[in-house]
Amino acid sequence: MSATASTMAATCCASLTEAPLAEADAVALAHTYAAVADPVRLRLLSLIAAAGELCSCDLMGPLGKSQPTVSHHTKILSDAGLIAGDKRGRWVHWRVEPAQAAFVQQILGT
Amino acid sequence: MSATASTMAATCCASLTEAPLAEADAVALAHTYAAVADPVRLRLLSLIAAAGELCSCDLMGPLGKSQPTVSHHTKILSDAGLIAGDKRGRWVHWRVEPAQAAFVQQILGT
DNA sequence: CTCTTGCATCGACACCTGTCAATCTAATCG
DNA sequence: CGATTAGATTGACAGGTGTCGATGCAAGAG
Repeated sequence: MSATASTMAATCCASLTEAPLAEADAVALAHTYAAVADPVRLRLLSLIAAAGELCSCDLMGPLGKSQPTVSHHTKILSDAGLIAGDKRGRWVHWRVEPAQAAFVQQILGT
Repeated sequence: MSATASTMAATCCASLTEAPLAEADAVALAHTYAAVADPVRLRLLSLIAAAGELCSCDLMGPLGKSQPTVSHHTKILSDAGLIAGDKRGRWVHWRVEPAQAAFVQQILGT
């Protein structure tokens, strides 16, 4: 998984030419925040966090988005390591990635 | 706009049709996170937070970006309320918005 | 005053992103 | 088996975003 808020830059003595936040870490952090920089994904996260577990079919309605669009967003959140889906039978059950639960709650302002 | 207070008031118990996070709030949150979803802006924030106060001219070098680009990013962070610049003489001195200091530290993972 | 300088704005460009219709895949049901 | 269904993938399109060069503008420097 990529560097999230928990993985910090441990740069000791950076001159003014270098930011305390290294370029690579900045890219990783930006990638994580980009994942939650979308209203649909925030509400999607909120729905999953509140319900504990939801399948994609239960997301289309509340979000008011088409199936491909929901799939697109779940993939982005999944790639960011914020949610994880396990396929049971015909449905994919999405849940908040336990390791990122605190981060997600923080993000949602809870 | 979209369905907000009017449609929400109709139903008593927000079923799955409504997210715990309202549409308007989601948009606002997303806008804030979008402001920090860029490597350049994260390092810019990092530089200002570390130095306490910096002028735009001191940012171009470390960031490796042109003057218009730096101005572009400072404006976005400023609009998001994360930094504030006061013009003293010929320079604009940027500092982290005091009210958002904790949030910024959180964002930078400090 | 004129010249210089720090910064904002504009215009243009390439790239990324959110969205949906159509299609494909895999798993269940009859 | 074929029919159905949940979900992923593809293709296409509109709109957003990061970047820089050129220009504008206000405020010190001379």
